[in-house]
Formats: sequence, structure tokens, C-alpha cells
Amino acid sequence: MARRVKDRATMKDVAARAGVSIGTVSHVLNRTASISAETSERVRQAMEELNYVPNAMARNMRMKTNHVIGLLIPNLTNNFHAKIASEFVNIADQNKYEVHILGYEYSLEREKNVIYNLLEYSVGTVIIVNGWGDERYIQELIKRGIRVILADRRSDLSDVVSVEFENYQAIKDAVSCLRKKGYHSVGFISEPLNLTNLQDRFKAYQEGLAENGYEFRENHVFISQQLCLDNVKNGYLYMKQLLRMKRKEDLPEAFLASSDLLALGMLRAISEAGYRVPGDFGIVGCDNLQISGYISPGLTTIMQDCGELSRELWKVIQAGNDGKRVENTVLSQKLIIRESC
Amino acid sequence: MARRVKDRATMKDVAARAGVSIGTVSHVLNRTASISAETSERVRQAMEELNYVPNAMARNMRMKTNHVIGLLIPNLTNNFHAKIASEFVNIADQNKYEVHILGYEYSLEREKNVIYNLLEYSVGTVIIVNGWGDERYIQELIKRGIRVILADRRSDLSDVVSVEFENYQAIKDAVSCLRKKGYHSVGFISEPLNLTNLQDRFKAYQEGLAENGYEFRENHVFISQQLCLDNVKNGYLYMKQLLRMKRKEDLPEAFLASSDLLALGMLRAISEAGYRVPGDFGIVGCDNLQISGYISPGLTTIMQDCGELSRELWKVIQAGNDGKRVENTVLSQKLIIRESC
DNA sequence: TGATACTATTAAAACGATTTAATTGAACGT
DNA sequence: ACGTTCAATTAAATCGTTTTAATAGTATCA
Repeated sequence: MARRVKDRATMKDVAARAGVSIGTVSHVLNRTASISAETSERVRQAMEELNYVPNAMARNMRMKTNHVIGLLIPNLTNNFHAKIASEFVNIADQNKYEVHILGYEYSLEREKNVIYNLLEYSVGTVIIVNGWGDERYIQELIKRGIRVILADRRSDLSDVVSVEFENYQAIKDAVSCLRKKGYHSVGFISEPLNLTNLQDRFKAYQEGLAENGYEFRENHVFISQQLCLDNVKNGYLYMKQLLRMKRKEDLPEAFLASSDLLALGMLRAISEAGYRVPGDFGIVGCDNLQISGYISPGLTTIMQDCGELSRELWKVIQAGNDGKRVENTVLSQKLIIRESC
Repeated sequence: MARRVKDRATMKDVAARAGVSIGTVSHVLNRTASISAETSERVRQAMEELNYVPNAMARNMRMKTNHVIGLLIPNLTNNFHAKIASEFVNIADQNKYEVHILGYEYSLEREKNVIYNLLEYSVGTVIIVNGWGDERYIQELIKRGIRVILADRRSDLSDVVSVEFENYQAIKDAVSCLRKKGYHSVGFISEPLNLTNLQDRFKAYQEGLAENGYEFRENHVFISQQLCLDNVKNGYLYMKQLLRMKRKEDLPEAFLASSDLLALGMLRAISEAGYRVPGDFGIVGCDNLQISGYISPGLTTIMQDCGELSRELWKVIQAGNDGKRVENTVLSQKLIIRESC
């Protein structure tokens, strides 16, 4: 059995106490008709005395609107995603919106549940952060009249607005930085490229190599097929295996890693194998996690401004509410150079 | 303007299509009256064809119940809290409950907003994770008939059930471990002790000193008054200042830190000052963050099992739903010894 | 056969708000 | 004094469900 909520004062109660009709109370609350100063005051007083809090469900039901936004996120324990959630909730909160944070843990069943919930609760807008390639359920949402906004991800679907990061310049900057530091080869290490931003980064990596006089070498590209590398542990295991299977001279001198968590794991594996960073290997991560500036060596990384992302998302939402058509947005990233390269 | 949700099929539509009354549809959906197999089938078919999804708000309003739990958390970007949220959402999800994750960022205004939202949405149960000392708003919630459950925190208030970690044994183990490793003094570094678990830890620290033949020294206790140290940056700055202001011999040889984030920041400051861990200083953290095992040196820390915490919280919720009175629960912690001491 | 019981279905009243159209009373101009 | 306008208020419909009491029809039993 679910829990029955204690009865609270309703408009009816307030109306009775103030000696007016229910409609008047509503009008006072929403300033939706002219009410004389004195009745207005009387109603307010009654609300105060009864500790009245409006019932959002009743209101939403009647109005067929609500102030709730669904935020679909792969995983809250990933600090990058948590940061986005945190920043976005901040903004929404200031605007009297509530955010339902929905971690789907990359699980299809969870996704299904989550979406069903959104429908049941008549959530009108969903923001999908990152996530795997599957676009079927996005279409499902749109078909149901739910507005879908993509963050840190892009789509060819019409009716879907996206706010993503520009993945080319920063990666090229990184390659160029590695060249300046004197590394003779640069590798690319990533989870499977079924995300648009990873695909972009891989292209940028290739172009960066060319622009900086590096040769592209197939065997310097490490794309894990089985693992989700967006996780310290998996990064550690993957790099450990690499160091055991290959001789140092067969590995690139520097790595571009697809996330800071991955890079952090690599750092540990490298250190355990007796190598040094940035001496033996250079590492560049991606995300600029809170921790990345405070480990030793400090991690050189590509920063994505979560605050900016959130603000941009909010703009999209507002524009949409006002009925304006919104263009996709691309935000720039920034290379932060620390000690790991 | 908020967004108006696209019209969806309602029970009325389903009823019309199946040629029955609205009540019948409801009964089919909830098996709340005996309906003949054929009408039942007809109704189901109609639902299918119309893509019917029940309107949770209407239902909740009528039933005066809902399946939503509010989870108040200080800060999502703190990996420890994120882990708790993540684990709890997992369990709730399996039980068809929805969780509203509410990060209040230690801000009073946010807290107020958050609570108002909970009331508006008639949320019946609130879990408060950690958080500062202020108990006024807890009483406010209880007065309103909301069930409050405390996680990783304790209270003397009646009508509040808590699930917390046992903070004595693990801390004592840590002190004893530091003794075995040969450290001659152990300090305590923490944010202000206005949380029950921090108070417990401080007592345990003192008892641990005594039990292991250490002398308690006032000047080895560092309780930051201004800062919230639950954050890498602040830990870094605090330790940096300590190292600049004091001579090494005036500092303890080992530190018990109140969180891993704090410890991580300290590690960096120590390393920058040219000292080594565990050589010059021993460090023990608290939380066992994902990253803690993968930095160098690996951080010795006290692990709190977030999964266990969540499962226990769920038990409390279920028992409460069944009308049973529940006792406070205390979960054990475990010292994980790595290289930092 | 008539009373009884059960099965299947429904009409209608909630739930707590918003909103529209109607009503009342006072003020105004002529 | 009478029509007109305006300000303040309200009655009633509505949103999409659940739930109760009532109804009709059918089977059971003595």
C-alpha cells in the first residue's frame, strides 16, 4: 500500500474561512480578476491561518500544463553528468520549474520505465543528455507530443533541438599542444563511437594529426568494443592490459582519452607499471572533472562548461514556450593545460 | 508561458471506443471489480489502439496518494551523495516508485523552495541525506504530515526514523591501523561538527587515540570554521595554508580526514609542498569514492556501503507503508587500507 | 415459483483546482 | 429617473480519474 497523504487545507476551506467563494480565492491567488483590497486581505489572512499550500496536481490537471522538466542522464555517479544536472536544476529552480532527474544507467528497461513515468505525469519537455545511439524512443516521445531537447549530443531527427559542444577545435588544440611538447606520436583511446560527439572527436583527432605533421596509424587507435570506458575502473583495466600486451615502443607516446575518468584510470595503470607521466606518456582527458586539477600529475583536459550548457538549454526551453523555433546551438570547449602532458 | 501538453487519449475515449462506461475501463485497468473476459479484452484493445496512458495526476488527486518520494541531498556533484541517489533510485524504480532528487546545495533558500514543491506535489515521504544541523524545517514537514526519514544522519526528534552508519568502530580501526604503521601522532581534520556523524567521528577519534596509547592534542585538531571542506578545492586550500603556517614538526604525522574529497585535496597540497605520502604524512579519508582507489597513492579510507544504505531505506519505507513502527538502523562501515598510510 | 445470491455493468459523486459567463450593486451622465 | 458602464463577486462547468451504490440480468435453491 502506498502512503495516504495527510489532509491539508484546500481552497474550499480557505473560502469558507474568509467568507467568500472558491473562485474568489483562486482569483486572489492568481490575480486573475479584480478583487477589492479588503477581501483580498481577508483571503490572504485565511490562507496564512490555515497554512494553505495549493495542490499542484489539481492545478496541473485543470490547466493541462505543468512546470516539470524531465532530465534523462546516463549516470549520476559520473561527475560530469552530475555537474550538468546540478547546474540545470539550479537554473530551473530559479524559474520555479521542477526537474525530474532520471538516471537510466544505460539500461533499456530503465529507459522504458522512465519514459512511461514521464507520460503518466504529463511532462511536456524532456532533455536527453548524452546517451547511446538508439533513437527509436526519441521518436516515440515526439509522437506523443513531448518536446525533446538533446544535450551534448546531436540528431538528424527533425523536431529535436540540440545543444552540443564543438568537438573539433579543442581536440586539434590538444594535438597541437602535444606536438609542441615534443611527443612523437599521439594515440586515441575511447569507448565505442556510437555517440555523435565521440565520432566528431575522432575526426578531429585525425585532422589534428595531419595539421601537425603526425602520421595517422591504425594501431594507435584504441576503441574498446566491449567496455564502457566512461569509468575509472574500466580505464584502469584497459590500460593495464595494453601495457602488458604491447611493448612501450609499439604504443603512442601520448594519448587522447575520451573522458577524464578513463584518463584517471590510465594514469594509475601507467604508474603501477613503473612509467611516469608526463615523462613516458602524455595524457589528455576530456571533461575537466572537479578532481582532475588536484591529482598528481594534474590532468590536461578539455573543459566543457556545464553552466553554459545549462543556461543554453534553458534559453531553448523558454524560446520553445514562447512558440519560437530554435536553432541548434554549438558551444565551444577549452583546452586546459596541466602537468599530464 | 508554460507549455501546454498535447492532448492524449483519456479513459473517456477508451470507454467510447470500447462501447462501455468509464467506470468499466477503470475496473479493467485496476482489476477492482469482476469484468467479463470479453469486455475486458475489448477495453484492452481500445487502450492499445488509442495509445492510452493513464493520467497519474488525476489518479493521485482522486486517491490522495502518490508513488513519489522526495530525496533531499546536499549536492549532486559530491560523488558520495550521487552514489546514494543512484542506488536509491534503482531500488525505487524496481518498485514502481518515482524519486524526486532535490539538491539543496546547502542553501536555505533552496531548501525552502524544495520543501514548498514537495508540499505542492503532495509528496508523502521525504528522505533527507546528511545536511546541516537545522531541524526546524524537519519539524515543519512532520507537522504537515510528511514522513521524514534521515539517512547518514540522526535526530532526537520523535517521528523521525534514521538510517545511519556506525561511526565508532571504523574510526578506531583507522587509528589502530595508523599506530601499527608507526605514525607517532594522529590529527583530525574536518568541516564544522554540526552533523551528528561528524560529532560521532570526533568522539571515536578521541577514544581511538586513548585506546592506542596516543595523547590527545588540541593543536592536532583542525576544524575549519568558515569552509565547507567537503570539496577537493577547499581541502587543497586548507592544507596548503596549514603547511605554510606551521612547521612540519608541529603537524601530526597522520590525518583522519572527514571526507575523501577533503583528503584528495590535501594529498595534492602535500605533494606540491614537496612532501610525500605515506612517507611524510599518512592520510585516511572517508567515503571510498570511485576515484579513491585509483589515484596514487591509493587512498586509505572508510567505506560506507551506499547500496546497503539504500536497501535499508527502502525497508523503512515499506514498513511505514504497512503501518509498522520502525526502529532506527545503524549500518557498519569498513576500513579499506590502501597506500596512503 | 418466488426468494436469494451472484455477476457484470453503470451513473454519479467525489478529488481540488481554474475559468467563463452571469449577477449584483454602485456610480455616472443626461 | 433611466439606461449604461464598470467593479466585485460568484455559480457552475471542467480537467481525468476512482469508487460507491444502484441496477439489471442470470443462476441457484428450497
